[in-house]
Amino acid sequence: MIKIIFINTLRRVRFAPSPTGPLHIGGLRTALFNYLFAKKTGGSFILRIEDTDRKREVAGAEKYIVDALNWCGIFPDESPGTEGAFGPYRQSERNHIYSKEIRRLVESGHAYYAFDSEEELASCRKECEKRGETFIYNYESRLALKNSLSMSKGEVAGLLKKSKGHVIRFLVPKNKNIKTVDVIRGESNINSSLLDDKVLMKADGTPTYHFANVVDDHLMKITHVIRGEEWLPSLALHFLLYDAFGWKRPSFAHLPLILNPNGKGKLSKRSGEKGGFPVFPIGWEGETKLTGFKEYGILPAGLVNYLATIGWSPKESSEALSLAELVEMFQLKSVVSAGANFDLEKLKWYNHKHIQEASNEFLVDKIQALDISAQKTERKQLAEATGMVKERANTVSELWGLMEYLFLDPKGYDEKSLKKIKKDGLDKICSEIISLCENTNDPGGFIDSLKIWGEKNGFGAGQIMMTARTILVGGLKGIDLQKIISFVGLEVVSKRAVTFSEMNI
RNA sequence: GGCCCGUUCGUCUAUCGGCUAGGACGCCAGGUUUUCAUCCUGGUAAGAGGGGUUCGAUUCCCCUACGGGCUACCA
Repeated sequence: MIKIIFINTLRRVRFAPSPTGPLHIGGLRTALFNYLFAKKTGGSFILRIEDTDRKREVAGAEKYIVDALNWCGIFPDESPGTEGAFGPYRQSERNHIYSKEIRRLVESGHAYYAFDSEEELASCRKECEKRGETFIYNYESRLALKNSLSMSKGEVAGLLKKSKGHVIRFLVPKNKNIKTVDVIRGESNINSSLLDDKVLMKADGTPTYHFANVVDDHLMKITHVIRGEEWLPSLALHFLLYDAFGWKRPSFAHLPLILNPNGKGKLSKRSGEKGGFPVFPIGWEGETKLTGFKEYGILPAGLVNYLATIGWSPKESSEALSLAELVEMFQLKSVVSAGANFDLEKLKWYNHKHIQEASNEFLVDKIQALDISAQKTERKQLAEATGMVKERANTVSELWGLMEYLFLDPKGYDEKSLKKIKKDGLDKICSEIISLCENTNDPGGFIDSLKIWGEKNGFGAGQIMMTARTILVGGLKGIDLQKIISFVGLEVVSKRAVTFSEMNI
């Protein structure tokens, strides 16, 4: 087989999270769209860890990000674990690159040193606020501030030598129209005078997001930057940065945000806690313990399927789709631009569909991981029972509850069900069940025999069935009665009937 | 406050100027299941408001309202 690869047209995308905590499904959706877009044409999906802010870094977060992606079936082509030709893939290990690149910008006059303390800037902001204005570090204000544009060369040289407290800012040109382009949103025009001379290099010598991001995307040959809408306001700045370097810009696509179920604000950990649903793919064991969708009983395929329909929809299908099918169908251009409210019910529906399609064996693993009682159950039997009840479940966590009566005797009897079967002859039916268990060795014909007996003795089929069901299950619910009897066997049927009759209801 | 983005059934969405506005989730009703659930069938429900442009606007433009995002030496 001859494989022809056109390097120039191959898509390279990246997912670039900060390891500041567990990745929530907003971030996961961004990763997913990047992945779908890349894989559709056999391109590369790169994971880059943006750990430039050491203060906010959380131990275990990077591992969590990788685990969460892998759980969803997303495996990066290049990442800190699987180095490609453009590493390292952790920004904290790329400092030598940023120092080199920032020098170029300073030398070409696109960046300058600034010595203002954070306190000084904070008070500038406060004062502007008092006057109802917004403080912008730009052409208007920078000459009144402490930087290499406002100070003499000697002063600057002196400060650079002794103090380590300087930052490097980007010199935003005055009154320049910047035409930005976004794959999803189209063109937009912004005047550069509205922009801040953003800090590129912090006082501790590490880069800020804006700088590291542009440098890395260029060096890693990223062709499409697909990220959350929260980055839209800085798109113009990023355009300027690419221009300052003289680099070709990648394409940009800003994904709509996932909002809280009521549409108020970005989906957050807090809203999940309030609404009783997770917002993280898998559990998190940090200072606080967080439940993930995995523990909630959601299958990765269900989560992925649901996430794919937030802001995008497959053209013709509304059925359950696998990751591979989503890859086939995905179109970046048809992503919508409006934010979407998180909808637990719809997630559950997708999950329900994926549970139906999953193999019993696969589900058994998941059930046993979640339920202790299920762990004590024999695998083969559990698989068989799973096959009988899986079409009824929305989540994996419900599964055991739906089949518990196939393994364990009822712990009690449902009040409403008891009321329904409390009729004359209840004792008779009960003892007939017990004696039938003794007099037959054909569990498969149990219900038929019972019905025939009922007919002879003046009991309706409904009464008989409901009574037998309550005795076996503990209430009026569950799968086909004959199937239950065949599964548990006559001994168990008899035992449960005896227990029931001893209750004296 | 300033700047940016957005606005179609309760929710996710389709519509590339011709609409009796389609689908999915949810909800409601009926059927199947002598239970419950699944499943099947049907129903409910929408273009934020006001101006333009046009023979014709959900679709294009403007204004207002509302919602969201950003406004850090965080990402």
